Amino acid sequence: MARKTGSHSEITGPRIRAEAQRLFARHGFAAVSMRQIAAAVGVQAGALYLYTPDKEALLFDLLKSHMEELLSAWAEVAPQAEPRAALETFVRFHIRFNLTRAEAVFLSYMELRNLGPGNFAVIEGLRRAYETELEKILIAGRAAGAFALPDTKLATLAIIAMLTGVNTWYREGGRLSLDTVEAIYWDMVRKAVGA
Amino acid sequence: MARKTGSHSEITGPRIRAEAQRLFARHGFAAVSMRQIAAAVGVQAGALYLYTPDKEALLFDLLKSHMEELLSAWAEVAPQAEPRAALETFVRFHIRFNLTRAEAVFLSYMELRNLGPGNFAVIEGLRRAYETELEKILIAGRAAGAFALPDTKLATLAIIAMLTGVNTWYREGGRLSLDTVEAIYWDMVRKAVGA
DNA sequence: TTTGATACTGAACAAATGTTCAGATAACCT
DNA sequence: AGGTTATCTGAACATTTGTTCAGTATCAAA
Repeated sequence: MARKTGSHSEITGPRIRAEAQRLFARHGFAAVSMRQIAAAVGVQAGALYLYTPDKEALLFDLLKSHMEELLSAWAEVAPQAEPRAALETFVRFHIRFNLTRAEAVFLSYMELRNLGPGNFAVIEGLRRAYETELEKILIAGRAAGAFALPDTKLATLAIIAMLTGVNTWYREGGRLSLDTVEAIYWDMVRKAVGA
Repeated sequence: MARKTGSHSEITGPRIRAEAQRLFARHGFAAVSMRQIAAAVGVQAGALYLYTPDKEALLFDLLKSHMEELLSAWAEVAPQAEPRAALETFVRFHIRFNLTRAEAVFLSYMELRNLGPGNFAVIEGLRRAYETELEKILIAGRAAGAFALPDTKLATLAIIAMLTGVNTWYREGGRLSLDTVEAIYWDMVRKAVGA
């Protein structure tokens, strides 16, 4: 046996990434073997190396793609000029975007330590770029007198941590609708920044 | 060779837990081998099994001890009756306690998935007990008219996520003192709950 | 000084790990 | 129809994994 009927790299490539993301998120990077990923895709382990040079590169690809999609998705929501409206947009965007990609978010927070120094620095840089997007809003809002904040850097990190926390408990079809959750968090963030 | 001179179970036991915690936090549970832990302690791998039935039990022990210490440390700070003072106490306690045990906190959030269902339920129960401590404060405060909150459960989770986030960036000797950090976070939490 | 328990070594086990590669098959192109 | 290339198999590799255990050296008590 060798090549399967209907096999295509345009199909197998994405499927490998999808199954890897699912398994890494579920069991952790180190706990998942290349053979498990291959089995989930329906292929032998050796075939994975047609699509990735090694296991770490597979993880790095997932993290990098996710961070880039996050940044470009944010760039597309057309940031408002008015600080208060911009902050509300950010809060709702962050919750909504992260909930639709729970696995990738989980990986981005948990598996950074499995990256080599070079790869780590790349992801760290992308994350910082995203944080800067929020901090720009807070700085502008403080300058305009819309927000009262002792420290914009800490407020940035505090808000992001708070919003990302939604991922740990939110389940579709739960007690609260997504829109209600967004509204409640926006209410808390708004008050926290003194707006 | 066999037994080392001056070896005692009262020393080796705690050292195994300490080195395991350090290594698990640094590289992840699955990525650390029993031989690495043994080498860090200065002992052969087989000796570990005098102190733990298996690898998972070692992790479970660390997580359970940490959660129990967290709960008993909180019980000792003599919770205030006045909601606003109680909340400030909680905020400062959580930041301070977690920062002194960064490795254990890290483990408690990242390695839960390496536990079997039974062990998982135990840790989850302890965590929920801790969350309930905060929610009790928020409920009492809302009843007393001190806090304005749309949802105490969400506020609980949001506040804890925000406070725990300090662990990801705080480094001793950094830009801000611990007391300043506590004050800034208390300021944000206080405003967020409408007090 | 003998006895018994405690704390550890060192070797062994089967199973699983990431990765490589020669060969085989199917799809595509001419 | 035939040749080429892309895609995948299946076996192999050296290493490492968690765990067990018979043996050994040290300590405490008698």
